[in-house]
Amino acid sequence: MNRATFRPHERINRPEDFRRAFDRRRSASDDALIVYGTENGKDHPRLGISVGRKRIRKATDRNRVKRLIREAFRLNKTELPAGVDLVVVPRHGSLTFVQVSRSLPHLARAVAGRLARDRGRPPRDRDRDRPAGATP
RNA sequence: CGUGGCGGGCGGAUGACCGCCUCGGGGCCCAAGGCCGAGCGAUCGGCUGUCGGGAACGUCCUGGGGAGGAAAGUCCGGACUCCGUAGGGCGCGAUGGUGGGUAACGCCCACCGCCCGGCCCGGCGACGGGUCGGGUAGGGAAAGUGCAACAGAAAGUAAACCGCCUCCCUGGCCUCCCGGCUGGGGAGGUAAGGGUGAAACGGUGAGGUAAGAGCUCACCAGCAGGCCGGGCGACCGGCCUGGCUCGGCAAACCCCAUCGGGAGCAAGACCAAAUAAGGGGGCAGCGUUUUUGCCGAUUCGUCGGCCGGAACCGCGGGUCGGCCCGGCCCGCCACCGACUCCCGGGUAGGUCGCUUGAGGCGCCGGGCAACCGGCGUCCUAGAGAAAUGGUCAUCCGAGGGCCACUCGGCCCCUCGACAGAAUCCGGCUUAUCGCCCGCCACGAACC
RNA sequence: GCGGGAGUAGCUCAGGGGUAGAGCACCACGUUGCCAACGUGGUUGUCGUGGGUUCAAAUCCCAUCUCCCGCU
Repeated sequence: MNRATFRPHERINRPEDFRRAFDRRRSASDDALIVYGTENGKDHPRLGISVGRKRIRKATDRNRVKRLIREAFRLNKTELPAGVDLVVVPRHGSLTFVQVSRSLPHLARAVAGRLARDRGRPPRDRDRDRPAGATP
């Protein structure tokens, strides 16, 4: 029975894991959120939240946004794809719970779909995508 | 009752379901220890594990606790930690009435002085006295150096632009004469009047004079010195004398007094992991004295050389962070290296520090107060990509709408400020919807 | 969390008590058949914000806001 909880092992808290998700360069977004994703080799999804001080100025608002995203992750866990690390970046500070809980599963599935398509083909190496000397 | 100002307090409540962090208890599930093995190592694997009573992760059940008055800005002061020994001088920075409070402060309390405003009283006037409210970074300007644009004659031991007055020279007009009126030039007197300015070297009233002036007199204000009285003190009150006036700015330099070693929990301690080379810069005695040993010479007294040690002097580097002296440590013939400085490179995990403290609340006592003392009682966040939340309902408060339009009602909408602990305290400053309490002022109604 | 620095014209910066400038940019005129370049003249400012000291503040003092940099 998969209850609606949020345990420490479901949380991304190491800088290298965040870096891996950003460097994979697979994301989906809408008006509220940007979601980066990458495979994590586990049987459950993990959540990381990255909120910059530039985008959301006040510490209170940053904390509130993180709580909303965590809550949306927890309550919609059954809707989310397994084995994926999700790094969520909010676009602005005036989000509502309804907005986030509608948006997060949708975007997460979109990212998981892209990752699955990549697995069909050989894994895209960034160095091969942009060979040295071909920088725009 | 309303409005405004000042000061203080509170910082929505209750419930349901689902969650988060932390501390404790229990289950799934016997750890430590011992032996063997692997590994550089933290550690890991296997076997054993009496008595005794049970470690961590994960998971389930259960109980307790879980943001602020500013947690904020980081503007001050401490605690604590490390570097260190801080001894002296210079420099730099901060503070600045007095007394008290405090661990300390640039904070707080009380008082003093000064300034501003209102009202009342006295005087012809200059001005003085009383009272209420508000403000105040408020040591020293007769230690010294400076500054004051423009305007103005002059901006500080000086000064004559327009004026006013006297004398001399000279022109014109009137007149019989005496003389009068008016103009020009020169020498001097004069700070009363005009005008400039933020500010112009006391003010009022009188005398005096060619005109004037503290030139003289009375009073008023102010300054300096002395004496007496009161107060712990800042200072206050009174009397006498003096020259008669001696200005402003130290949030200008400065002087005086007091205080200040530097860095900060990303302090710091331990464990694990990783590593690195390379490049550039810097640098000083074959000193003197003494001594153990060895070698050589010897007239057996000693002399010379080599290795090493010690003391003193000198030099270089470090400690020390702005400088110098002093102290301490290291090095000094090697031009290689070492050392040291800079550049470059690697690591980014864990445990501790980590929350009980100048602590909160209540009562009593001291004090005008800030605050202090005694007794009792309570334990009250410790995260780390960082917990304290989400949804719903009811209530509370505010605003709007509708019905009433007299009290009000409907419960139809919207909103509930500023803001999130990060080592911990004491202050300051800034942000803040609304409600409550106290004081003051004004207005209205009633008695 | 801690420690530093800076806000002046549209942009880059001077000025550190006496009423704000330089370069670039912009505008007008001249030059040219036209444009550029060049020449002449001109415009542009709550000196980030609010208080205080002073006769006088961009400048000195205090508070505040914004931005930037460094430290494991």
